[in-house]
Amino acid sequence: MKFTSLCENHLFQKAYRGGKKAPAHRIVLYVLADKKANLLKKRHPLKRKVNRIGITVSKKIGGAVQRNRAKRIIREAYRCLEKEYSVKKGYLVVIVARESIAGAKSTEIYSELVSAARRGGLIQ
RNA sequence: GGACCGAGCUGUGCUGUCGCGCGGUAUGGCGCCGAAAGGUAUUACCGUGAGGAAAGUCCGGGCUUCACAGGGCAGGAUAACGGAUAACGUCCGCCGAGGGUGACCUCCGGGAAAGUGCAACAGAAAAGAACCGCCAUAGCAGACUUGUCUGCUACAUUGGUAAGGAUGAAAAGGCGAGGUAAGAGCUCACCGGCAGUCUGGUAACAGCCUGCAAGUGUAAACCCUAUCCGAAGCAACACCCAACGGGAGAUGUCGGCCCGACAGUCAGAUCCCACGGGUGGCACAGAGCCUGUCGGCAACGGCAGGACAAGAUAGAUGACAGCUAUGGAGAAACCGCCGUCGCUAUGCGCCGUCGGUAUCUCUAACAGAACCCGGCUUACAGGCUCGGUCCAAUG
RNA sequence: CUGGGUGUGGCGCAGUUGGUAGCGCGCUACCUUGGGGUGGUAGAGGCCGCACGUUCAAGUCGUGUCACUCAGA
Repeated sequence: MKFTSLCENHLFQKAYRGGKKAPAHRIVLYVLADKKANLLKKRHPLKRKVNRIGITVSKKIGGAVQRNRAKRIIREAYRCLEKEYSVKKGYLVVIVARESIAGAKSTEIYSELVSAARRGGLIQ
């Protein structure tokens, strides 16, 4: 499964301002309805709605190795989330790593992401 | 055995489940997205996928573009000598200086007899020095050997000196002897400096001999000398699609300046305003790596053979679990060697170092390609190999 | 990728041809006041980001390095 990535800075800004915020110990989740969801559905080869995912890892986390690991763990956790639950589609999802993510396992992040997604309204 | 020195290599592995980038084959499709250029779904299989520093971006190149790029000034870099190299500020060798008992290590290590500047405080004086002093000189007194010696005073004058003077980082070669009115490289020995001949060496330089006496330090102060350097960087740059609108406008074309060359001056170079998207560059192959051999003290070079496919663009190379794998640390247990001590002494016991066996626990360095190479620097848990030095010992 | 800048008392900053490290705020003690503030006097507090070097002498000069920060494409 391929992710549709979020890369424009203004979309991040919109998600921070207008999105639903669901903080946890090691991550913060922002969810916002995607205005271009229908356009993306049209462009998608299988005509599915998708969520656009953005992962933010600041330099506070550490060097390139630590930041890459944080991104991988978060991506893995989100992948498990889509696999286990029926995630609502058509949203901008921004996941921000906090400084305490150093040394965490992906299963721990996964459980935090599940509760955060429940509060953010992505899953029941 | 202990303490070191130098060089090189290495940088956990395996299994299971899930997952990612790129390439290929098959499947699938002739659609879909987009204004266009262009891109391309799904599924399966195969192949492949981070480093010694990928890092810092400190040097040097390749490559690309810039009047097809030319001259001068300015500016920058380097700094004993010889070599290696595409090149270097790198590497090798060697010289000199310094450190270490030694293996060996460290050094921005040209020029101060071309010029300018600076040297606080202290000190007479901090760079073509003369304040005090010493001596000559003048006067007086004394002694006697009757023209010498000693002492005192004056330094008003003139001259000779640089021995001594509380300083300072540094005081005009050092030190000893001779010498002198007093002194002084004035003379001599030793040491140091400079110049020259000769010898050795490609050279820096070293050695011997002869001669000379110039007057401090600082060029990581300006500077001088020699050599080298055009500028920018893959967000370079080339091409394609869209747009071709509005405004400024006489200069623009690579940096600071000048010259030269080219383009342009209203059919208007160029700049600004709004603005992209895509493809190539760019992932096959080299100044590269490994092995052998020859040349060379070595860096390195010649020849022969061999292996080789990361290529993203919010950025893949992973997540989780397990292991009688691997390394390290610790714990207690057993066995063995050696040593000390004690005793009821050809043995036993206690303690210690080292090694081995199996068990348990903990731990796994620094760190992530982004156009590509050669170096440098910095970070780093450990492990392995080779060569060498010093000390102790000789069963 | 390229080019700059800054690290000095707790905080904000000075410090030029190298020669005793300073200013303001803050802090401490004392005086002033019935008490506090204000005011006054005195004082403490610095390996000048780190390392090596040049020099008689380094905050200053050179090289390396670490951290922070700005600008441009």
